[in-house]
This record gives sequence, C-alpha cells and structure tokens, in this order.
Amino acid sequence: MDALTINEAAETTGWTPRMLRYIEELGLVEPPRSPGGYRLYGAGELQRLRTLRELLDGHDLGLGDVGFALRLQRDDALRGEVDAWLLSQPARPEHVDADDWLAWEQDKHERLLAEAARRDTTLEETR
Amino acid sequence: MDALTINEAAETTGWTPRMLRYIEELGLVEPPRSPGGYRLYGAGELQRLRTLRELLDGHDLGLGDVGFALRLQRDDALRGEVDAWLLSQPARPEHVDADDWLAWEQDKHERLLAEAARRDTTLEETR
DNA sequence: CAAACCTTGACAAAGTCGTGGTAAGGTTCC
DNA sequence: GGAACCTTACCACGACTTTGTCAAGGTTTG
Repeated sequence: MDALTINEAAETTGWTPRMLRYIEELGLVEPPRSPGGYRLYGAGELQRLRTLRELLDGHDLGLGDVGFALRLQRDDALRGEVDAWLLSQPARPEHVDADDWLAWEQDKHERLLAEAARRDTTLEETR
Repeated sequence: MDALTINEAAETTGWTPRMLRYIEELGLVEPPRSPGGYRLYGAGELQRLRTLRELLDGHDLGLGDVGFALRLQRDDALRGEVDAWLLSQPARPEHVDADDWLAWEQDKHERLLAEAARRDTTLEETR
C-alpha cells in the first residue's frame, strides 16, 4: 500500500494526528479516504504537509493565515476588494505639501474604486 | 484645520479611538502626526477607515486578516512562497488512477517551485 | 475474530484577538 | 496658564483559535 494512515503520516511529517485533522478542517490538506473512511496520505499530501511546516516556521505564520490566503485565492470578489483596499494604502510620498498628497490620495482612491467595481459587483460608499 | 484628531476621526468613522490606535499598530491606517505627536486624519485616512469597516463587515474578516494581506502585499518572497504552496493544492482530478495524479501532482509542484524561484530572483523595490 | 488502528464528537487548557479602561504625562489653543 | 485634548504603556476581560485528550464506535488485516 502506498498511502499512509493518519498516525503514520503524522510520524513522517512531524505533525500530530490531531493537527492533521485540523489542517484538513481548514481546507489546507485534504487527503482522499479509504472506502471505510480512513484518511489516506499519498506522496503529494506528505510533501505539502512538510512544505506547510517550512512555510509556517520560516515566516512566523499561523495555519489560519494560510487558510485566509486560501480563501483569498478561491474567492475572486473577496480578493478584489482586499487588493483594492490595500492598494489605496498611502506609501505616502515623503516631501509633498498637504494639498498635493491629498489630491493624489483621492485620485488613487478613485482609480481603485473603479477597478474594484469593474472586477466585482457593487462597491458602494457614501459620505 | 483640515485634518481631524483621533477623537474626531473616531466620531465620523464609527471606530473608537482605541481601535484607531490598534489599526495603526497593525499598519492598516497610519495617519501623519502633528509636530507634537498628535495623529492627524485627513480625507484619505477617513475614507480608508470607512471602507475598511465595510470590507470587514461584508466578508466576515478580522483586522488581522487584512493585516496579513498587507504583509503578503509587501513581502514578495512571502507572497511567492504562499502562492506556490497554495497552487500545489490538488483541486484533484476526479477520475484518475493513483499513479497518474501522483505524477501530475509532482509535475505541478516542480513548476511551482520554479516559478517561486524565478519570482524571488526578480525581487525589486516596490517603493 | 481480535488486536490495532481509525472515525467523529465533545470537553478543556492555553494562547491570541478585539476592545475597553485607566494612569502619568505632553500638546493645543483660547 | 489652564481646560481640553492628545500621547504611550499597561492591565483586564470575553470571545475565538489552537491543541490535547478522551469516549463510543467502525475498519483493517494478520
């Protein structure tokens, strides 16, 4: 048999069985099941579990962060809105007077709202 | 004066002053300061604070989620690694036998590692 | 068939997040 | 100069997340 059950997979990946179930619950690694319902971890799953650990350790992330990234990847509308909001972030020019950066800011914001609207459905803002 | 102090900004955006400081701490909205250190919220900040609320309410996100998205946007290496990991997700073809999808999986993984490597070497300053 | 493994579900300890409050002190501006 | 506002730095608390563990029962396989 070339697929491992959950305890074996835990053994070789360094996760606990509990965490493997949790990771599956987050949609991060979802192994196929045996006819009787046992999780069967193949080479691909094992590989992803190991790289997942590296990813988390290397950047001080949590599983929830990766779960959120997954959500962003799968939900186009959400990703569009988040990206638009983030791009409206200043990265404020250093030496401009107040009126200038304010205009620049608003202009940028309008461009982004337009993009979000195109990409998505309704993005409505009222003052 | 065309910039609001923190309590005024809280008033018009619906956040509490406490939360405005927290939001700044997360790097989400960082208003400029007066010479004496007072936060000064201009039109751009106020707008972003209002859209931030919509974003959160509309999709059941947390501030931490948006903070992570910000991190992803600013750290190219991190974004590359997360994207590569996510793309190695199966979206597994339904009816293929074990050997086939395993090969497909590994092939895909290699492509993604290659892409991540390319992206990393193309790192340049965004601002 | 029986030992060893797996399943789901629940409860619980520990940690983090979002939020409020308060204290000690600096800034604005009338 | 003094009232009203702001700053940072804490402590606190409820809600949620992360992780462990246990119980009752189904699966695999020698």
